[in-house]
Amino acid sequence: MAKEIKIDAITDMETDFAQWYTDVVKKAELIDYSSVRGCMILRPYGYAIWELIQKELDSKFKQTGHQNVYMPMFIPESLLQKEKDHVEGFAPECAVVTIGGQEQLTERLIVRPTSETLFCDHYANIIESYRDLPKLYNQWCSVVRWEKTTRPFLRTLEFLWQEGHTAHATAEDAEEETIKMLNIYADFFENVLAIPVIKGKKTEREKFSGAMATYAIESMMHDGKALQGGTSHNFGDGFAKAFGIQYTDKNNKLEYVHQTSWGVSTRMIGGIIMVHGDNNGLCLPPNIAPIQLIIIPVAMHKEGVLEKARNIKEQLSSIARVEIDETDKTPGWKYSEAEMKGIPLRLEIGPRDIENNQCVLVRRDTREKYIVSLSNLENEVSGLLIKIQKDLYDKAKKHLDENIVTAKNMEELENIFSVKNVFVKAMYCGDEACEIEIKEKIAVTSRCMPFEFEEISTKCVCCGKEAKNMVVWGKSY
RNA sequence: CUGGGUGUGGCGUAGUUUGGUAGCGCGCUUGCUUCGGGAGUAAGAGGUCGCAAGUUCAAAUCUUGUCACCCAGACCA
Repeated sequence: MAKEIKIDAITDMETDFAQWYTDVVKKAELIDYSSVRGCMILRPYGYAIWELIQKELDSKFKQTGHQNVYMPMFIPESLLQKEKDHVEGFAPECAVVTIGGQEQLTERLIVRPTSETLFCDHYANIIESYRDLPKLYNQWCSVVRWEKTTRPFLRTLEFLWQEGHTAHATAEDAEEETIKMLNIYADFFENVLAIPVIKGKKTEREKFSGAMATYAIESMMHDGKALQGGTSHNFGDGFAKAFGIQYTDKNNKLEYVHQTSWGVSTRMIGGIIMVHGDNNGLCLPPNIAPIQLIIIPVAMHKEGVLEKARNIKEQLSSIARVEIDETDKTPGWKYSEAEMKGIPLRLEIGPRDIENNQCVLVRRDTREKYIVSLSNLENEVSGLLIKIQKDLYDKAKKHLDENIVTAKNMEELENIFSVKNVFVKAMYCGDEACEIEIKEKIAVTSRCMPFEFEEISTKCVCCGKEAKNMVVWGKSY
């Protein structure tokens, strides 16, 4: 069993979770701070994770018939103002361009905080007939929101994301699309990121500006706080009416389209860190790890060691993403480095191993060591990668399950959150006043109304009136 | 935006109360010895003390302003 060593550069998560997070983000070389307030530099290792996320999701989008497009990054102010709720929701956090070249612009340009209005404007131009529907578009881009305070990945002024925007003939089609995309996100979180999620609908108060209904997946971080992973909105025909997106149906009748939008962002990477990471640093699920196995040659100046390491890389390259650390650091240094970067498997190979036709495999998540014959390496490696992926999910699921409790009244709710951050299931009458009261008194918000309904009681946790919705409450990032 | 904290070589810091011209650890460079959990040794390089004004013979230190980052709130993917 591996000896415990202390990596002094990373603050213990029990001591200061926020500081731990910042340390991991920096020490794992995911990002660097930039000279612009609230903006981060995604370094190669951090960007590689994003590229894998893109690759996985993009293929899912393509499989379900979506096409990628690219919209401009500027939105004329008048366009943003067409949908009332939407502009009210986003106006306070917009960056605005007022000068182009040396000239004052006649109309101000908003740097996109999201692109609904641009898609709508375009859809109004290209949709005429039921034959033009559905339109299933997606774009990968960055958006800008002038946030008050920022944290790497979780909240930055500019962030990378994908936004799907679709237009459908009927309300049913739009609702089906909304749920379909939510499920794609949920599967991605659980199977690729190894993050268990709660799927549900947002309350009126928490839904997207301009949406008829917002659905979301919520996940629990190691400190018990919630992170909204992905959202999927059903716009109904609200935007269509504001932008005049109409088509002629089979009966020669003019109808409004029904729209959806859905997105996930680099915030997910923050989720990966806070769900799987530990006091030794990042811990990546194999399915999203840019390097799945790192080979560390021991005594690599000795005859044959480096050659053997390179042979092994070749041998394993078809079943895993493999790198060798050939730097002239000492092995102990390399072990720690590999752990901070969360590389799922480490392979140690030295003169003694070569004599015995073996090597040492070490799991990042449990730090268990295995002595493995080189003749059976492929099987061992692929088996372990699968097992690590599964174990990380199971561990996160256990943490989630153990930290969901129920409350029947305000006193219970208050007592629970006075001890620690968890998810609390409680009934909700639907009146926004109750949601506001809970937020003011306990500083928690409604995360979602889960699809998996449980009748905790028949009365609202806040006002005690008749209640039929169950809400998951929690403190959110 | 509100409240608290911090800015000194790449990183972490001492020095600030009581002004006197910047010290330490890590890292970096080169050589030699090392290499199975953050190696040893020798020699070296690297700092307009966040930025800008001001006070002073003299400012990292005092004054004012400003910027950035961190933490806790309010807002959000």
